[in-house]
Amino acid sequence: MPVYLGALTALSASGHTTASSEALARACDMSAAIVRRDLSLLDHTGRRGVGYDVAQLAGAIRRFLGIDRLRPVGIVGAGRMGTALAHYLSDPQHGFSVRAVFDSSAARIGQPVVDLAIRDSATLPAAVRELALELLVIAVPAAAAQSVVDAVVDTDIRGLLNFAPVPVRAPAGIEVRHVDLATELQVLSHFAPAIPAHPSASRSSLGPLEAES
Amino acid sequence: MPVYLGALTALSASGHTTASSEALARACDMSAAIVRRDLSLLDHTGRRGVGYDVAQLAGAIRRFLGIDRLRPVGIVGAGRMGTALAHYLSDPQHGFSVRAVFDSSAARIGQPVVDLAIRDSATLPAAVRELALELLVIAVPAAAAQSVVDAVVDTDIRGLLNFAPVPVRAPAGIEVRHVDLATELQVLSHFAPAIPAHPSASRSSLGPLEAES
DNA sequence: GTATGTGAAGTGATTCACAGCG
DNA sequence: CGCTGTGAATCACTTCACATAC
Repeated sequence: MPVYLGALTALSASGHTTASSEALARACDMSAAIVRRDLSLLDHTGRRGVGYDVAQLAGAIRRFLGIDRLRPVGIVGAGRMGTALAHYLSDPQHGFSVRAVFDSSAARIGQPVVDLAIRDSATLPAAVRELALELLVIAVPAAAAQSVVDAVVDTDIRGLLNFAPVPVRAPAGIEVRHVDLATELQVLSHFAPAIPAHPSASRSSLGPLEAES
Repeated sequence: MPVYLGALTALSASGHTTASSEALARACDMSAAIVRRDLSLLDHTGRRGVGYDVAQLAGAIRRFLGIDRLRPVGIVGAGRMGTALAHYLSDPQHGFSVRAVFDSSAARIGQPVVDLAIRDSATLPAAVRELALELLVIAVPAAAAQSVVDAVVDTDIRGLLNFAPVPVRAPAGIEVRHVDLATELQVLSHFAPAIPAHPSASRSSLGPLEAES
């Protein structure tokens, strides 16, 4: 859905007011069939013989994603990654409002990020309640990740996006999603094997994949 | 596979020399059956009645991922995200060697990142050849992403990890993987819906998911 | 005529359960 | 006896194809 939303935003910017499943499929490179099936999960907006109304469909997707409201999020960890994420997610186009950034290092507390002063991580649960934060982005070192989760289990936090390279555990009722940037590059590495210098022993995995006809 | 590799590294650090599929499953929270099926893709190392040899299995996974060799990668874009990625991926534990960082802004060219001087993006194809870069991380603004791809199509680059929030197109033979951080948070947002203030109309999507028994 | 929405078929991934090996 | 490795069943997702609505 987020991919469709991005494509719709681009289409809207270039003046299109309507889009067919095939046009969307081309923009997102996917098949038209799957686009239609995906969009059928929404309270539909498609018109047969015409296509989808761009603005209306974008609205439906935003509702589906729960970002028709600019959801309040917090960033935990104001290192390079946390800071980069804070800036990136502050663009309201993505559907979020970065309301607080936390760090445990005295040198960073009070420093500005975007237009926020970095808060002490010790105040995390209080700030989550005070600012009604619903989602938290975890961008702390691996060793600290689980303790961040533990600190907010008794708040109304709904979801955690974990960038720390360890799986964290949270009770039911708090959704967790893990993103590991090294993992992404490792998976790419597998599918993009080096050209063997000495083509002697055959590799354990597949060779270069087939062309897209 | 990367998840297993991470778990194995942790197990190794805590003195374990052997691990069962069930132990790995717990560490990665997955089912033991799928762990075994996944690992069966490797030139096996499992011993019935005992489990897997931690060091041997880690080696097999690294080979599978093509990182038994510390693959040379380049980072294109030395903004906040590019810089954060350069630092993160410079940890040799992940299996990569960051050999160059590029940017097109005159203010940044020559500045140090990790222990590299930022290079001019105009020199990208030459540097890819000179340094034998195999993978590129794209961390540039959306508008510049496709031109980065176009600049390296005639080199021996094997894969591109694209962090720019636009789909980029590359010819067959160059693997592309897309990571969109806003998308990840949006997907989390969908699965972690806000608690409705006025529980009047039923939501279009599923409610809070079932507990993990 | 055109493009959606959706049963039905096909394909791939997960789970089960157990034979086989150490 | 324990744990792997894997056929067989199950489940989910994708693709096809067309009736349906505009």
